[in-house]
Amino acid sequence: MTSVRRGEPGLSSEQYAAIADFRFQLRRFLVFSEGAAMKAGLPPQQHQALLAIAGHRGEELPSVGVLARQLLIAPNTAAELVHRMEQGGLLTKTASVDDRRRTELGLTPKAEAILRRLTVAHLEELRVLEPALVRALGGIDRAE
Amino acid sequence: MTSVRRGEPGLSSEQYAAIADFRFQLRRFLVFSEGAAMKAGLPPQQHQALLAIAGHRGEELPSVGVLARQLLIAPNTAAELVHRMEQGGLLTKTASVDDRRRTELGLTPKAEAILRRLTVAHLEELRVLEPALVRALGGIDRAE
DNA sequence: GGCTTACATATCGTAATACGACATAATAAC
DNA sequence: GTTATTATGTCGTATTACGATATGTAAGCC
Repeated sequence: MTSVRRGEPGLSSEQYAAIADFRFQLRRFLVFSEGAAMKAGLPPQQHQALLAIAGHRGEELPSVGVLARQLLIAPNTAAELVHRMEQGGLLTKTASVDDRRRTELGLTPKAEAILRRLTVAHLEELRVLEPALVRALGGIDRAE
Repeated sequence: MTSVRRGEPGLSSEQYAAIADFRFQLRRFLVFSEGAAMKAGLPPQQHQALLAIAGHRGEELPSVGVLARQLLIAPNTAAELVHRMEQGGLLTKTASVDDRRRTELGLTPKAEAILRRLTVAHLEELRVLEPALVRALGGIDRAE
């Protein structure tokens, strides 16, 4: 399947360290992000959903399925997520006129306000973490 | 509370899209990684633990606490994770001679073999995903 | 030395959520 | 028109991270 049949690839301890460091930097960012979302009163995945909807490129509003593909989750999981968010007053659901199977999603003013604050915080934090992230990513190649 | 009282920061739809794209690329990598771990018979977090232990820089073997700090999880969570991994024949636990509160962690040959395969697969996949990741990360600054 | 405080690990109950399996409604294909 | 496909929704289950708490070990201090 791959070329890893004979002759162990022989990964050095340095390579493991480089990859481990990359994952560590990734976790730093994700832990920050999850903490920021929680402090703003949102489960992390709801924050991601807001971002995906606000960042959606295209004319029409995104649907549940679009959200699922953007978040890389199963469609039924997205439906559940959307339901919780509607209950929380973050999303509006509207049946599409073109295709009445589809549900179009929109952000409420409340959601927009929360997302704006969270995004500002993320941009600040990324200014700090991005260099380490890029360095760690490059370190993987350098250790090869 | 924050400095977002007057003068809304005014985030553009382009900025949201850029950040959303970065998170999408991140998810692509994480979904790949989780899937690869599962296919190898490991819960994703156990893969991360193996990597953190193998990539640990330093003379002594890492302890449960070291692992917790590397994975950014609570110490008790790390203890549970380590317990499950020991049951699965992936880790050896040895009481430290210096400080008998500490438990030193080592990889079993089985774990080393799995980690090696997973790491090869990750290096391959990173070769594909890294450019998009770096581009998306840069896109955040460019959209500012 | 004893006594108190801090630390490392472990245990247990709880909560959150993603998924598989399934159901329903609407559209598309032929 | 009948069948297949698509979009969304519902329900039960399983996994795991955490808080609260417990135990053993070490360190500080008088």
